[in-house]
Amino acid sequence: MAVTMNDVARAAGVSLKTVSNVLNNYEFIRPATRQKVLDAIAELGYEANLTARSLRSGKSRMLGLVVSDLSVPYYAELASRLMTVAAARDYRVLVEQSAATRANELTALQGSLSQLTDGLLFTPLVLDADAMAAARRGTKPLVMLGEHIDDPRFDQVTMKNVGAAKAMTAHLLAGGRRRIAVIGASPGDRAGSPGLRLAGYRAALAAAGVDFDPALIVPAEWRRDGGASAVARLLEGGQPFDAVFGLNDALALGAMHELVLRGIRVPEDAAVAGFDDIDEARFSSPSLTTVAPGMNEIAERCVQLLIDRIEGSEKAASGVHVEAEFELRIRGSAPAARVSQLPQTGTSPTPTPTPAAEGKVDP
Amino acid sequence: MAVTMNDVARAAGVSLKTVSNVLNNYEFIRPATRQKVLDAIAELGYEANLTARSLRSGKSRMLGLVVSDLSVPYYAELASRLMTVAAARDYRVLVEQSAATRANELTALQGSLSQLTDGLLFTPLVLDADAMAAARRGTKPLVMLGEHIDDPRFDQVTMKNVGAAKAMTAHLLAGGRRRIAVIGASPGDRAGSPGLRLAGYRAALAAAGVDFDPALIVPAEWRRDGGASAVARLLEGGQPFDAVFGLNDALALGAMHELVLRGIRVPEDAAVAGFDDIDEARFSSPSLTTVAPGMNEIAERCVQLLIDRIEGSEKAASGVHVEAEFELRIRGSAPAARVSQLPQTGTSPTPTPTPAAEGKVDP
DNA sequence: CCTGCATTCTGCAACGATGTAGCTGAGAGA
DNA sequence: TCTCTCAGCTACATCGTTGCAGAATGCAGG
Repeated sequence: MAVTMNDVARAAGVSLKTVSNVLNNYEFIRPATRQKVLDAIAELGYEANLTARSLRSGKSRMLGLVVSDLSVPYYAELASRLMTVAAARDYRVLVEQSAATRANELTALQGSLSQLTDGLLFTPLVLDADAMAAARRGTKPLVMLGEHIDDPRFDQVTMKNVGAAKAMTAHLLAGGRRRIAVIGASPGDRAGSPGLRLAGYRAALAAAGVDFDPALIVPAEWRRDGGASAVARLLEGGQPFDAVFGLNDALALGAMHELVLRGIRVPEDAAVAGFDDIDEARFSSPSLTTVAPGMNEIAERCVQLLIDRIEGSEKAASGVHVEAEFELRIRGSAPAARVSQLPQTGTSPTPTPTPAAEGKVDP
Repeated sequence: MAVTMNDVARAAGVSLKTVSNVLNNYEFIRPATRQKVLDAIAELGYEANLTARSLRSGKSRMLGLVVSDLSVPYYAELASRLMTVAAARDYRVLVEQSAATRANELTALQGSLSQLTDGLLFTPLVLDADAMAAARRGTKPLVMLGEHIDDPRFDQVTMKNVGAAKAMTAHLLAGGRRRIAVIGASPGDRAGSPGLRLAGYRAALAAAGVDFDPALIVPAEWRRDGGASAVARLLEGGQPFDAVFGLNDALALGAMHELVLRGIRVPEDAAVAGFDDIDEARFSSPSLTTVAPGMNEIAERCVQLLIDRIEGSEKAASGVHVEAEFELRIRGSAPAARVSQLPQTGTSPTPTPTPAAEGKVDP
C-alpha cells in the first residue's frame, strides 16, 4: 500500500537499483537520471522504509541510551540534549530505563535494545567493569557515561569530578567556611561519583590546611529526600557545621529545604553547594551554588564518539576517555564572600547587594 | 553471524516455519516438537531479529511519544512512566522532541517516527485539530495527550483542568485569599490548558461571589523564569494580591522564588499554588501546594488506549476521551488555613515551631 | 582497430522473519 | 471400507531495501 522503490523506479523509467543509488548518493549517476528519480520520488511522495533498510544494511541509525530513571532531572536534561545532538547527525535515540538493577542493566546490554540500535550510551550503576566486559555480546560500539566505571577497555565520557569538587570546596573555604559537611558519600568511598567528589573535597581541605573530619561525611540516597534526612541526622548528631556540600543538586536542594524548615538560614548560618547545575538550581530560594559539569559538552562528545565508532572513523584501539570542562555557578546559597551574620533586617524587599569581595584562595 | 531461525530449525530437525510457529505460540504443535525447538533455541542462544519481524509483520511493538522538550520535568516524568507501563505490555517507547514548532510537529506526525512505531502518543502544542486531521497520513492509531486539542475525531487522554483549577482556587479562597493572581494565561484565553484552568479559576470565584479582575491575570511562558518575571511585572504594576496561582509548577516555583527574593513572605504575605505536582514541588521552600493531575492514571490509560487501538481491541468508531482524576496536594506555600501575619521572630537558628494557630477565615 | 578504463546503469540474491497454501496421516462417521 | 476432517507439519513466496557482479557505453592510448 505504501509507495516503494519499485513504484518510483517504474515511474522514473529506471531500475530499482538506480533509485537506491540515487538515495544513497552514489557517485556515478548522470544529473539527468538523478533528476528523473528525484521527480518521481516527489511526485509519488515516496519515503524510504527504514525497517527494510535496517534489515538489509544492518544499520538502524538509532543510538540506545541506558539510564536508571528518565524522570531524574539530570538524566532528563541529558537525554534531551543527546537527542538534539544525535538528530543533527541524523540519528535517533532510544531510551531504556534500568532502575539501577543488575538484571535490567544486563538485559539492556544484551537484549533487544542493542539489537535495535547501532551503539549504546550506557550509564552503569551496578555492573562493574568486568561484569560489563563479560556481558557484552557482539561488537557494537558502547560508550560509558558517568564515573561508576573507569576502565581502559571502554570508551568513556565523564565529568571532572575530582577537580570540580575540589574547586567547589575551595570556594566554600574561601568564603570562610571551615566545617563543611558532605552529603551523599561515606568516608571510605574511593570510587564512583561519591568517591571521586569526596577525593576532590579532601584535596581542597588539605590544600587549605583544614583537617578532614569523617563525622561530617553523611551517606544518603542521591535524592531530595536523602538530602533532607541527611541534614536531619547531622543536626540530631549535634555536629556543628557551617556549610553543606551536596554531592548532587537533588541532595543539596533537599538539604537546603530541611535547613530552612528548621530555621537555619542559608547562607548566613550555613552555606549550601550542589553539583550538576540542573535547571531548578537557579530557581530555588536562595538559588543554589553548584557545579555546572559541562553537560552540553558531555552530550556532544559522547554522541560524537559513539557515532565515530559506529561509522568507523574513530580508530583508537583501546578506550577513549573524555573529560568535559566544568564551571562553578556561584549563587545565593553560597556566595563568594561570607555574608556577615547580620541581625535580620526585617522585611525590606530590596535586593541585597552582591559583595564584590574576591577571596581567591588556591593551589 | 547471528543465530537465525534457520539455524534453530536445522538444529531441532524441523522446518523454519515450525520454529516460527513455536515462537508465535501457534496452537497446534505437539509438545514434543515444541520442546525440541525450545531446546535448540536455548542451546544456540537464538534471539529473534526484531527488524526482520517488523519488516515482515508490519508491527514494531514501539510506541512513539511526541513532546515539546523532554527536559521539562512534567514530560520527563510522564515519559518515564509511559515507558514502564508500555514495557509491561511488551512495548517500547521512542521519544521525539518537537520544540513546540509547527514544522517539527508536522514531521513527527508524518515522518519516520510514525513509520517506526505502531502508534503515536502526541502532545500537540501548535497544530490545531484540523491541521492534525489533515496532516495525519495512513491509519496508524494516534492518541492525543493534553488539552490543546479537544475534538471528537481523536482519541484523547487528559486531566480535569477546569475541575482541578476550580478546586485549587476554592482552596485559596477558603484560606481567606481574595486577590488571587493567575500566572500563565491571558484574560481572554478560552482553550488549551491556560484557557481551561482559567475557566476553573473563574468558576470558583463566581461560586464564592468574588469579582474577577483581569488585572490579576498575567501571561507568561510556562517556565520558571516566566513565573519569576510575571511576579516582577505584577509587583511593578502595583496590583495588590494575596495569592499567586501558577498554572503549572514551574511557573509557581519561579514566582515563589521571585517573591521570596523580594522579601515577600510565602505564605504569610502571599500564598502560592501550582499545578502538576512535579517531584520538586515537595522539596521547595516552602513546599508547594499544587494539583496532582493523576499522572499515573494518565500514563496507564493512554498506553492502554493506544495499544488497544493497535491490537484492534478498542473498537469505538469516534474518539475515546479519558479524563484522569486529580487531587489537591496541600503544602506549605498555601496551607489550609491562613497563617496569621506574625512579626518576624529574629535570628534563632532553632527550628521554628509550626504555628498551630487555626485562623480559619472563610466563606 | 583493439584494449583498457572510467562511467552509468541493471539484475539477482540476499537480510531474517511471517503468511498462505498445501501435504500427510490418524481417527471419526457413514 | 471409504470418505472426510483436522491436527501437525513443510515449502515457497514475500516484506522493501542494499551488496555484488556485471553489462553497456564512451573515450583515450597504443
